[in-house]
This record gives sequence, C-alpha cells and structure tokens, in this order.
Amino acid sequence: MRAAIAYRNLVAGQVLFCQRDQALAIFVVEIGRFRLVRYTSEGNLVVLQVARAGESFGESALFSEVYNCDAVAEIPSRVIVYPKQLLLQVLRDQPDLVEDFISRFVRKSQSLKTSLELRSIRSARERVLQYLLMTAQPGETTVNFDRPFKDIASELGLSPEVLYRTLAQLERDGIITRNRGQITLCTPAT
Amino acid sequence: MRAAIAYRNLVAGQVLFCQRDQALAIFVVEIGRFRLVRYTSEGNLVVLQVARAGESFGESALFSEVYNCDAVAEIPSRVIVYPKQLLLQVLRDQPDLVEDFISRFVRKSQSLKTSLELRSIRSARERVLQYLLMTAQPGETTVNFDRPFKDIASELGLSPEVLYRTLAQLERDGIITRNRGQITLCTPAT
DNA sequence: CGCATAGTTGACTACGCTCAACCCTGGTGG
DNA sequence: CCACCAGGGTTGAGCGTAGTCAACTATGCG
Repeated sequence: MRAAIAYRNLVAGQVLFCQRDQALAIFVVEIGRFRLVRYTSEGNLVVLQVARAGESFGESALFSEVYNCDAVAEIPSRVIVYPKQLLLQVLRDQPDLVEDFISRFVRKSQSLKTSLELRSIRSARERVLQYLLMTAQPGETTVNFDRPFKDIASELGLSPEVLYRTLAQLERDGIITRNRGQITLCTPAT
Repeated sequence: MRAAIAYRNLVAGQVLFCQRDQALAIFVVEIGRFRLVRYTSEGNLVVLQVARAGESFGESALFSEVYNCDAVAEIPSRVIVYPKQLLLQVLRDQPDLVEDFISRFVRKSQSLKTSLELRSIRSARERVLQYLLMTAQPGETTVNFDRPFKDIASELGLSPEVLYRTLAQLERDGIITRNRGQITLCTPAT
C-alpha cells in the first residue's frame, strides 16, 4: 500500500465526494474523521460509517463507476488517496497484502451488521444502553464522546431530543453519570 | 475456488451454524436459500442477509474464531463448504481470484448499506415502496415473492400486520396491484 | 458583544406494535 | 370424500412511544 502517495487536506464540513460522483480512488484517513452518509428519498440522513485515523472508505468504488454515498470531513482532516486501478494492481502484485485488505472489509461488514442490529432495537432506552455497552472498551465503563450528541443521535437513528431525554432519564435512574460529554455506566454489564 | 469440494445438505428450517459456534468454514449456496440472523437482547430478530444460489456467507469466520450470527436454511438447501484455512491458502496462491472475492464483499456491503438505508425510513408506506422499487429488476415493474410475507416483513423490520395493512392500502390507492404474492407497481418509478 | 450552533425540556401527535379474532389454503388421516 | 388441523394471510381496536414543533439556555467564536 506504499505506492504513489497522494494526500488531500479538508476543512471541517468539506465534502470529499458525493453519491453518484465518478469513483476514481479509495481513501485512508490519516488524521481527522469522516462521515459517510446517504440521504433517503424523504431527506433523512443515514450514517453508514464513521472513519477515523487509519480506517479506509470508498471501497465501493473498486467495482463501481460511481460512489454510493457522500463522504464529508467532520473536522479538519487529511486523507491518503489510492487510485483504484493502482490499488488493484498492488493487490495482484503483492498477495501478502490481500489478507490485510480483506480483513478491513470483514471488520467493516461487522460494523454495518452491528448498526443494523442497533437499529432494530425499538426502544430508545435499550438502544442507547446497547450502544454504550458496545462502544465502551471491554473492561471499561466510561465512554468519551469526541463529537456532538447531535451526531451520535443520527448515528443511532434517533432524533437528538429523544437522545437527550433518554440520557437524562438514564441518569435520573442512576444507570449512568455524565460530565462534559463523558458517560460512565454505573451498572455492571448485563 | 475449485479445491476440496465438500457439500452439506439441509432440510427447511435446519440450522447450519449458530452465533458463537466455532468458525471453521465459509459457505456458498449451491441450491436453496439461507437466512443469516441475529437476535437482539430483547429477542427481536434481525435479518442480516438472505443468501441465494451462488451467494456466499460466513466470511466473518475468516478473521474470527466464532461466527457472529445464525445461518438457517429457509428451504431444502445444499451448500459448498470451504474450510477457511484452505480458502486463505487459495487466495495466496491464485491472485487472480482475489478480485472476484473482494467484489463479493463489496456487493454484500452494498446490500447491508441498503438495508440500513431502508431501516431509516420511518414510514412503513415509504419503506415498503422503496423496497419494491429496489427489488424490482431495472425496467421491470413486477416483484415476485418466493417466500412468505412474514419473512419479508422481518427483513423489512416491520411487523407482519403492518406490512399487510400497508400493502392493502397501497393497493386501495392504486399504487400497486397484487395477485398471489406477485406485486406490480402501477406508477412509473419516481 | 452578538450570532450560530449545541444542548435541554415540555406538550402534542402520529404511527407502528401488540393482541385478538377471523379467513383461507394446503396437507393429512380416517 | 370429508373432517380436521396448522400456518400464513388479513383486519380491527387500543396503546405506547418516538418524532416534531417550539421555546429557552449554554457555549463557543468572530
């Protein structure tokens, strides 16, 4: 993966590519954070992936002429650009990289499956709890949010108001405690 | 992919593997149909994938010790079994197969993303319409269901009752017509 | 010192879920 | 050939809860 290194810098909110743009490259986040989203026919937005440093996105480009979602930098970011032809070439030439590449896919599929599982929990309370349990490091009981609740809400498929309310209720019930976007679970994991 | 062909036959409803089973192989559907599901903490079931003839599943096994969902045959089925070590070996030895293998992943990710997009449409009516538009072949306006509405409903994340009602309403409104599990859209695609 | 944006809460509405009853079909056995 | 049964399909009534709108506060940031 160390061939033809091209970079791109983006400011917060800047769009790297849009759905239906011609798909020429896939990307790896060097610094910053990207959100990959789609818009439903009703204008609702769906968060498909949040890519942090070291993670890749846009692989759908490999076998498609166009991207199938929007990629937007949530904060000032820099990506490494891998033109897709080149990437396919590298994979052919260096089979030892294939496994690593595939494992990226598997992990990303896992993450999509997890999102799907989360979304199928109706109850906001349970959904939020499950999300907290999942995002907390194993053994840890504290989750640190580096981005606004608003964004968390849309990732969870909840309206921000419902997320606030639910968090407030969980705190009232003594299930969690909050200070400055940091949430700690008070009950041992079920 | 033509090495060490082992088969397994299953009757309708039979379970091929369960979540947390040791992951030894990945599978390709030869004949029949499989449903890959998880159960949420509340006991709700989430359909992660429906694998038909020619499609593969269980790839999460490649880099994990255990499966992360249940695989169950919906109808009498036969799968080809690819032990995962062997598959990794083959990919190392025959780089020309890599591209095909990766493209499978990409397609499956697409499908997961599509499910996620569907789920984030609140309105049952719009969700069902979108589903019909998506599953209809391009240029076609007829969708043929080879399995009970009950299953479609769970794939859509709706209760069966709501699906029935919605379909009835769409028919009353002249948007679709139905006969024997075959649905045709009356409006030109938006 | 504003202005924009995130966070927070209240009240109301809408809609999907649940439960329950019922119909219809295909299959099975006497 | 009919009686029965099981499962999917279909519809009604009522409830719970997440969404929405609205108002307000808190927090940066120029």
